[in-house]
Amino acid sequence: MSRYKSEARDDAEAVSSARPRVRDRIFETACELFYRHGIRAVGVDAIACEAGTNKMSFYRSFASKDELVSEYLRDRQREFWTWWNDAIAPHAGNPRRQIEALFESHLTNVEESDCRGCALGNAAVEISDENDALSTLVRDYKQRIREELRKLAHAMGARDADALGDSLMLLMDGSYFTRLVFPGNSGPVTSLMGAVRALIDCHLR
Amino acid sequence: MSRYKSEARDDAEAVSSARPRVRDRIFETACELFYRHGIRAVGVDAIACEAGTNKMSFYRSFASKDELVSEYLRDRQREFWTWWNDAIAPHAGNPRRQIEALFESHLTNVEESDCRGCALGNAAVEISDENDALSTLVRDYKQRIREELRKLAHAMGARDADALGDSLMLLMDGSYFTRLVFPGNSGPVTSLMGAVRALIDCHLR
DNA sequence: AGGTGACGTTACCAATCGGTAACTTCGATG
DNA sequence: CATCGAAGTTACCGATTGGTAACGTCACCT
Repeated sequence: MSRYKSEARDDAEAVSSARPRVRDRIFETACELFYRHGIRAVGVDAIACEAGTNKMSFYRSFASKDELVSEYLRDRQREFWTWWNDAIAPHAGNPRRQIEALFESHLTNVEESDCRGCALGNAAVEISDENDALSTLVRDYKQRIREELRKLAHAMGARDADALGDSLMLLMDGSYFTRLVFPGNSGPVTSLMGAVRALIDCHLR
Repeated sequence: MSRYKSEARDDAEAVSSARPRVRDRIFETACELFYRHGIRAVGVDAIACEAGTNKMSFYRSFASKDELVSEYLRDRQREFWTWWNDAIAPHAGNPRRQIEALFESHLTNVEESDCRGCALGNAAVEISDENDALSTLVRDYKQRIREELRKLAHAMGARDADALGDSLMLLMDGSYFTRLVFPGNSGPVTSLMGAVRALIDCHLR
């Protein structure tokens, strides 16, 4: 009756919500486990247990595992675009610097020890194409990344901007994918920035 | 007692083996199902059933599911290197053409309708890092691809050949990864050859 | 004081997981 | 014809899957 009571005191920002804490704990641990071990590899029982509760409390907060997964993917998506905006904001008006800053930040992300690649992309490997809800979620996500990269390339004044944007996306997803196998900053990702700058130069000259 | 008796007559190459056909049927369908739906998503019961037999016959041919998976990955690996050698063989002595031919062929592979990306790479998403046997299998595979690409870049006389090889690998794995989400030839992979040639040119000048 | 809702607990469900035992059927080979 | 091995069949195992019912407990709020 005291273990997590003390750390629950610091919710001074709760104005009208007064939300339960179990749901958040479950969601947080679920995100970690999904990302680290894969979606199919983690059962709801393991999630609830790891969150310090049980399966029944899980189903009081989430209608089904699929809904949890959907929320997990939407959260990662949201996180991604916050990161994206934070990365390009300091260089507004300078598209080339924005692209470079984007990939520099992406590189440090990928090099981190607990990185397991792209959560949404990894999910695309595990979920079946018949699962419309989740597969369109991932597709829309990747589609928007593609569009934004093309936009940046266009704003930069690149000739064949669409091709440059697509090439950059190949590099980004490639570094995600290789990261699953090559630990840390070993791996082909070491040449990422060189490739990015080389391609940009090619499309500017 | 006649359905697959007729098609089993054409084993004129069987000299001393006289091998059973059930094992091969199981293995073939397992490869298809693993590749199409993922490894974890396919149970041994589904494999046996889809192969027109039952679970007991499965375990008479394979010691465990993990061993089947291991054999599946080794088979895809073998298939890959056969494809690789076939692609570069016509241009022996011309490393640049070899690289281009490699990626041209890779592009047509990826554009095929039933392509679901890289079997070994996808497996890396599903299998846990604790599974030493399978994860080292995938790691060695990707590592060797990296080395071979670097070798080709070096033979081509590229300055910073290692970086070029790594960049090419990012493009290759990137096209695999994006393929999971973008159907057919509609995705960023359309710019693959342009990026490949641009990077090569950069490293030759 | 008395609700009320969040949460823990136990037990259960049908289905499926990977894996096994035992028996039958059948075809090829001697 | 006898045999032997490959394969089909049925039933089973313990564990785990996603998911639910029912009940107890505790804290907070009026």
